[in-house]
Amino acid sequence: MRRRLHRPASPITLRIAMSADTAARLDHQLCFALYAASNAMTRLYRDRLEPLGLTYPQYLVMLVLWEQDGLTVKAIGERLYLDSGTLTPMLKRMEEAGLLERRRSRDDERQVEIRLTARGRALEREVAALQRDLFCLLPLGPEDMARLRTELRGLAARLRGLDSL
Amino acid sequence: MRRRLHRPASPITLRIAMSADTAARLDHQLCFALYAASNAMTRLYRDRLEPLGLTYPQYLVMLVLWEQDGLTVKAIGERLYLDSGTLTPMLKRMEEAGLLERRRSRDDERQVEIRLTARGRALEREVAALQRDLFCLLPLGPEDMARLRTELRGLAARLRGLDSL
DNA sequence: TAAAATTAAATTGTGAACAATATACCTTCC
DNA sequence: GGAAGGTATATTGTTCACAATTTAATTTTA
Repeated sequence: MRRRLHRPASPITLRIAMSADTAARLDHQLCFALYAASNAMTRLYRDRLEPLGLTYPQYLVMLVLWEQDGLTVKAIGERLYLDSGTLTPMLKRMEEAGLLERRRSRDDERQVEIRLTARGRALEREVAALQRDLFCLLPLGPEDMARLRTELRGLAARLRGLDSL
Repeated sequence: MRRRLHRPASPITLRIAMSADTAARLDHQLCFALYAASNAMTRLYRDRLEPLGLTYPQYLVMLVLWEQDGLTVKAIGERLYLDSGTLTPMLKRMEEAGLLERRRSRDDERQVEIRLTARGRALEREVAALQRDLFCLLPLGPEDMARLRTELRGLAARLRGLDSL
């Protein structure tokens, strides 16, 4: 019996032993690193977006619309990977705030087209200043940032692929 | 006038030009890559945790408590970077579900100590199986995963540092 | 030691995020 | 052209995430 304890473990045994010992630990989880970093990033933006009257997810919607105005709810959702249950109330709040307008498409009345107001368009300049500030504050060089961004986008794409399995 | 257009830009001019042209674009934002990846990861866990009666944030709380039982709400919050406004209702739901118990500390009655029930402790085995499944599914080798995790933890720590600025 | 300051949870209110469902509209195909 | 099937958005209900405030308990300090 004692000899078994000293026998070198096979790769498979080793893998299982590692899992049992360490898999559950919070700090070994990629998912938690991702979760905590995302929360921290959102918090950083929150304070800086608040004077502009934007929440962080609303800021993402504005980024989409500044790139291309007049998109449907569905198109915005495809860009941000969010569904109508998230976007509909959010877009209504943004309409209330005078940032955009929602209008049923004439061609297809199922669709709702989102168009920026002058005020929504004007906000782009203020946000650009904020982005420059944050870019300088961020503790990453442009290359590291680009690499990490690419890595995360790849990961997210593959995670989305797994979702259907 | 025309000559200026052809003059090679200084590094600073270049940086500013890049910001104006591209900074606003969604796909250039590290924050969005992080946000989208975190959402995708949470979605992946959601479906697999649902049969165990856990949400993703509840799963994180369980990871903390499996490491060390009997922590206060504050201690759990420090581990997960969440505040009492998030944790209090969540822990109440978990108590309802029979996963843990909440009890005022005898030493300091401001504090509430969280202790796993037998059921809560038993869940660790089922979660370990789930973790092994996901580990195999994840489109990353162990080294890449460790590197990305370390990078994200460093980023999060530095973002938290900036928060006070 | 009594008042002031600090701390830990809880509470309240807002805004995501999403599942499940409903509703209205469009397209197809017989 | 009309039923069947699919699509786009909206709605409802649950669960985070957090700011701001409240309550109760502890610690500090005057």
